[in-house]
Amino acid sequence: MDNTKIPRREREKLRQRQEMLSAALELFSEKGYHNVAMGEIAEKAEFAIGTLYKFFRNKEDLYKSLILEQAEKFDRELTLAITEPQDEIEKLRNFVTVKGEVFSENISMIRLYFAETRGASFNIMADLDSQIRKRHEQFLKALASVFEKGIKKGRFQNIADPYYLAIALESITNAFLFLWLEAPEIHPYPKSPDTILNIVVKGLLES
Amino acid sequence: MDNTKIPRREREKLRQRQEMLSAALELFSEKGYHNVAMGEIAEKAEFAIGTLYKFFRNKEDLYKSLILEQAEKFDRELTLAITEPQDEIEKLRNFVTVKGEVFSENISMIRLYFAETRGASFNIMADLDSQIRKRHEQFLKALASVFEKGIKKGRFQNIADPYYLAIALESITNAFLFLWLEAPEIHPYPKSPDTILNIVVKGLLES
Amino acid sequence: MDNTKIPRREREKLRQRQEMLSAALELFSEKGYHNVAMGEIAEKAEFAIGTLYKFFRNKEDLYKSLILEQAEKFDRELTLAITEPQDEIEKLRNFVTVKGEVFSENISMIRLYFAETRGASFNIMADLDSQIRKRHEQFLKALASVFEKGIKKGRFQNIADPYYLAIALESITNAFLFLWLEAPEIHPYPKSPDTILNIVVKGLLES
Amino acid sequence: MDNTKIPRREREKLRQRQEMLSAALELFSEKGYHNVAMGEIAEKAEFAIGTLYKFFRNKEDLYKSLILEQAEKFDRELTLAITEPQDEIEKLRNFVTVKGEVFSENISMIRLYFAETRGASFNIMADLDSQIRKRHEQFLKALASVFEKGIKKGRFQNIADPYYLAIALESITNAFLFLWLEAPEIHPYPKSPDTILNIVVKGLLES
DNA sequence: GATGAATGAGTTTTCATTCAT
DNA sequence: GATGAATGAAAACTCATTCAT
Repeated sequence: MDNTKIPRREREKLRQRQEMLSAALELFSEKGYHNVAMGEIAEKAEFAIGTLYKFFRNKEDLYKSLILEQAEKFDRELTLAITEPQDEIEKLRNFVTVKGEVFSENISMIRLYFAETRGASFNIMADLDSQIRKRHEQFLKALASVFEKGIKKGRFQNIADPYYLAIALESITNAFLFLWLEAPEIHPYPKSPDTILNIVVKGLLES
Repeated sequence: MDNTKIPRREREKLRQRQEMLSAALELFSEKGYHNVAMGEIAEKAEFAIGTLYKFFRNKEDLYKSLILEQAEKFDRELTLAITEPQDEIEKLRNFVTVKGEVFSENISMIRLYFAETRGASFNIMADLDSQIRKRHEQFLKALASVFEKGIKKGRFQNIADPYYLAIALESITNAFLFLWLEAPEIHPYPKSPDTILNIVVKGLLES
Repeated sequence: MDNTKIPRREREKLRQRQEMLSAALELFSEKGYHNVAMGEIAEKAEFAIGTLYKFFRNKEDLYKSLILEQAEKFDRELTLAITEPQDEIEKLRNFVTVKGEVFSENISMIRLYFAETRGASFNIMADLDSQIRKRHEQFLKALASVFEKGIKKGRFQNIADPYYLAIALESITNAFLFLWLEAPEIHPYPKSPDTILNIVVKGLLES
Repeated sequence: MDNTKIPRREREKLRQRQEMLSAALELFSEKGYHNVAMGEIAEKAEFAIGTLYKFFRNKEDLYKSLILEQAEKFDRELTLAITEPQDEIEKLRNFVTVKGEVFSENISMIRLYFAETRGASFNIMADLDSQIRKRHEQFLKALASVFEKGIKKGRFQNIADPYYLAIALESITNAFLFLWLEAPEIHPYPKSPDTILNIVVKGLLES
């Protein structure tokens, strides 16, 4: 029937696109944007170079698509992680746990993601930077409001601006994840989220 | 005499080298490694391009020298900061303060430094990465031993592995410094080091 | 019946071909051969690119067909213009008038036509050039014979080789038409053909 | 000595530039702008392709330089031709003669020149077009004023607007030169300028 | 018979590096 | 010892043409 034939084409297109992005991810995360040639990506994805350009206007467009789609996915998952549980402390625990999972499932993407969010990219593609930051900013505010509510409810002490607490938790989890990334055996990502939370939140809880 | 003439030459050479590195730093930190041409650096430093190659084997060598020398300088200053004061808490306070000073005095270098230490460089120059990390590792161990001694002396609670506490403090100071870098008016780097220390160390102190 | 069905198909084909050529003409005359992509032509003509290739072997073939068919049409009209009137002077007058009409009705074609007849095409397609020239040569000879007869009849003075007179008249009408093409208000194509004829033929008539 | 060494470099540069332009002219006039690759020009001029780009910002710049410099030269020579003689008729004779000389000495350049001045280039490089036209317009006005003075002095009849007479003479000389270009033996460029002048000017002189 | 997705050769341009002066 | 002109490899991107559906 006709109504199945059109989605078929769509699906096929999407699959090809994914294959291209996947090849690009692997290469970019390994060698960096400037050290990957479009021809390499095409070859790895097993398409002709012209086909690549049918899907992405240019190298920058391919790169941005890759980063943006993944960054969006990550922020979505993390936002969900601090949305689902009721209790504030549980939200934080869930954040630490889910972040660990997301991280370990997407290691090569993570490299690119941090390269982008951490100023490393020299703003060569300033608008990409700003798009990602805007999105991530929303997540950080959501995380901040978890601290805020926890403080209001008296679950946390009022130690610092909730936004700064969010930043602190974020940066510490990142730091531990990088540690783990570099030497998984020596520095395993903590099984229990409390190992990390203790460092940031201990002061908020006890006293 | 001859024994004064040679040091003179040496000194002159060193000054030239510094001028080259200085021009390179400005350009790299503004545009990124791949978007700076050797010719640009030569022009900015007011040397011929051939002269640049007398001092550095190639572009990579120039880049590495730049990063390494600065990273070394930073680690030296930070190590000093946690060496001088006697008291462990004072050491941490001094670390936070000095890091803020070093950071704000070397903003363009900082961009490059973090690009390197935060995986952003995609291991393009893997050996550079490892040299910097080795050096920085030493500093982190020194910082960790501050926590360790503090714990032993009973000044801090035994909340977590001292090394992880060092990592935590490092990553949080970095996070706040980046925040400040991006929007100095909205997020000023805390005047008092305790604002930051409270977040990480509160749990260690009080309870 | 079948004998009507086949011509129907033929006619349909011809109509499609015309639509393709028409789209191509518009694009080529606006942007030049090398700056028009086959895909553009297909899109403008509302056919698939593959269909284009059913009608024309390749881009060059399409271009040549376009030029040749139009050039043929023009020469036919001009030949008619110097055939119909009896009197030699009337023939010339009619030539100037009809040429002005043909020109203004086919401005975009004219651009291409002259690009071809005036050496502009750099012999990229040398054989096209020669075909057009051969055809146009015939017209010029016809025009020359008008002068010849006029001279024999004593209507014109024997000022120069009739063929050269034809060339002269041709080039002057072209020059005025280009003038008009570039700035129609400042240099309107003369209402009366005698304005042009006077310049070329005055010497032949009076004296 | 030093004061000779610097001009030496300059001279060398200029010679190289001329060699590049000369190779480019040959190729462009033979194959057309779009069918010549920068690599071809470099090879023909016996330079590396990078050296070409030291002298010309890009392909368009090279092309424009070539056209503009030559067009300027031509107009200069033609302007001189109608400036030197006192008598108006002598001026016209000199124009026809010099134009024939210039033409035959620069045949391959002529192809490009006319491709540009005769709308054939589709205004791909509209500003080049306008620069050349502006310059050539000046020459045409100078030629027109020769007719104007001749008419005022009563040497020519007042047959048509002097500017149009200039256009007519221009286009006829071009036509004859193209004729000669295509078949030098059959259509030699007239030894005596009067052969051409008779056609255009006869009406102005006699009557 | 029509379609348009896929192809990849070919083009322009940049820039690290060398080496004759 | 310094210079900077010359080099050419390498990269992004386009588009005429083919052919499976």
